[in-house]
Amino acid sequence: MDPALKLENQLCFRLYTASRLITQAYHPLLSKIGLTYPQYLVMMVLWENDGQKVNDIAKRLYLETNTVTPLLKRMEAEGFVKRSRGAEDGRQVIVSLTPKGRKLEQEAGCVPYKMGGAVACRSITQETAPGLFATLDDLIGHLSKL
Amino acid sequence: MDPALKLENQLCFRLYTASRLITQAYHPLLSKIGLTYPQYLVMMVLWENDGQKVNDIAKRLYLETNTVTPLLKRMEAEGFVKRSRGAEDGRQVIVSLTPKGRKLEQEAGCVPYKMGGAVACRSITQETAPGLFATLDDLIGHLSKL
DNA sequence: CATCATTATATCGTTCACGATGCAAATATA
DNA sequence: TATATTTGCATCGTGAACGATATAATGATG
Repeated sequence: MDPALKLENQLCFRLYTASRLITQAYHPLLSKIGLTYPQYLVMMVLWENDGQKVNDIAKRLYLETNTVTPLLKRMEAEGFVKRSRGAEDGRQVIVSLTPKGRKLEQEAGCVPYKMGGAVACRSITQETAPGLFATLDDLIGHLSKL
Repeated sequence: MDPALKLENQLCFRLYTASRLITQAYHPLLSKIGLTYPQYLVMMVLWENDGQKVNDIAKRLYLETNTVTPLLKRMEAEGFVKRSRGAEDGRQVIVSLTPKGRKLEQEAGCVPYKMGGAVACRSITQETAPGLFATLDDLIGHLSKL
């Protein structure tokens, strides 16, 4: 058979699988603090810079607003964020952290460290990680312009 | 703020984003032949080896059967595969290609080549791809044993 | 042989992703 | 200023993922 159609020659399958498995590894840590992985990403965006528009968050995460909107509604229902209409531009929705959402940053602080241990393997070390990051950033930059 | 909680220091976010964007790049090619990306993965498993159990397919793709079962039912409804109870073991379900499913392999042959061009970038070339594959395989092997 | 545990798959509920579409606010144009 | 276009977000429908649970067939144990 055509070797190009073999699973072992697929970059996409590797990325898809690695992404799913690493997200699964996050699950027990994140469920302790009441977040899903995509919600954790939104929180990181807001911890870095509170009070952003839906579109800003979506762009930062390379997602569409139709994915982010329901995500934010669930997070608002959980009391992590507040959504309010923009003052100057009535179309915009500004998302800001609640005190509960701000406080969660401390509880989340241990997550990257615990995950660092889980991810560390022969191929991914302090030395090799930057190169891998650069490769993935290059790929993401390339794909996001297609 | 804690730099470990910054998006730019996250391996998982890069894998998640790269996986989504590359899957999106597959979309126009796959929709032409009537497949979604996960369905394309199942087809690759079956083209390589027809007549496998649900569990074999799930294991090969690092998925759970509760993901694969509905996937296969949709693929059966589309006429790509046939599901039949195992002869010796009545619990097993054997998945085999229909003529339509087998014929699809030829139509899918162009997909990897077209995608190769879309993925090629400074960081991912004929020389660097094997190293990246090995790193991801190592990570996947590591994570799948957690 | 009866009962219990295991295995293989399926069902259910929730949360993403995302294409397509809708809608209202803002802006551009006539 | 009326109309058309664009922009920002939301809604809808479908297809994954996946934890939890169910069901039926097989295998093991008493």
